[in-house]
Amino acid sequence: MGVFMGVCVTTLLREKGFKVTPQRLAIYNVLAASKAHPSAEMIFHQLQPIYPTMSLATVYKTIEILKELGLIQVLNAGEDSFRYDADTSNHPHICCRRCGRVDDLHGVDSTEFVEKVVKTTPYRITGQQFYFYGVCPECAAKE
Amino acid sequence: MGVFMGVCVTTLLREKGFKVTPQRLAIYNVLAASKAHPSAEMIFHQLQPIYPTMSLATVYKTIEILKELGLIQVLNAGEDSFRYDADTSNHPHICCRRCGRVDDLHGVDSTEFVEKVVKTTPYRITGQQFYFYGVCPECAAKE
DNA sequence: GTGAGTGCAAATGGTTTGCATGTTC
DNA sequence: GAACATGCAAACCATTTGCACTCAC
Repeated sequence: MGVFMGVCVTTLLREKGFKVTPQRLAIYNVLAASKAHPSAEMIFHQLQPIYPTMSLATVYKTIEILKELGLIQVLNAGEDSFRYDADTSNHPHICCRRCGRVDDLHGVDSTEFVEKVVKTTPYRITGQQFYFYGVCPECAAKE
Repeated sequence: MGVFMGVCVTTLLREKGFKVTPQRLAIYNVLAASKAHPSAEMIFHQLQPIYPTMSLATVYKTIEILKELGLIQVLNAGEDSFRYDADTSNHPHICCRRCGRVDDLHGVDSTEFVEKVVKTTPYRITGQQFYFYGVCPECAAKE
């Protein structure tokens, strides 16, 4: 899987005229391997030990490219910073009000709800983002 | 309606120990009268002609209080700034990718969808926010 | 009159940009 | 070797904070 994805990113970057650099692959790999929807800062800190010279600016610039290539989606659950998800399938997210973690919400079908909206609104709809808020099991256990 | 709402805000502010100032009432009135989900900056500019001395800081501080009183809800459709809505009912929003306007989406029932999520997730859910993205009729007409 | 609110200006923090140096192809 | 990428530092911009002056009560 790692190898396959590596090839994909490499190919996609080259196709669009971007160069393939270790930093870009590393940043994508962090996102692809994580279920925590890391922010730029989180990616930066995770790569710090392996790429001590990497800068936050490079993380942001790379994220911009990955977004452009359609390899990641951007989340904003109402925090001060954006989070990123290499799973570009359209799934809802759930955010813990206590600890701030963001989890995926798979296996819940929203097509019926989306259909109703598409029929109702005068907008031409191109996408959607659903955020749920609450308390995660870990935080609930502490209370 | 304006008077009624004015009384409500006044009462609520006093009850919670906040003072009633012209600025606070003006800021709430802008939000209550608008369907555009204005940002702090937009509120500020709208009040500029009437309250030339008002500062952005006051807008932000007042928003904080209105939030605390449950009089407004905060939106974040993925832009760089937050937007605010005096309609605190739980309704989805739709955001135009072209012009950035944010509209309400009333009359679409989401309870079934929410129920499914509540049953599926280990989180204790306390709220949700649904954002749709697309092109508004005005922008579509221009294309 | 007192304590809270306003408004200015400065600080903060996430993100972006400019540019000299380093790397990919 | 040319063009593009990196990484530093400075810039940016939304939001927050500190504080002297003002106002609601």
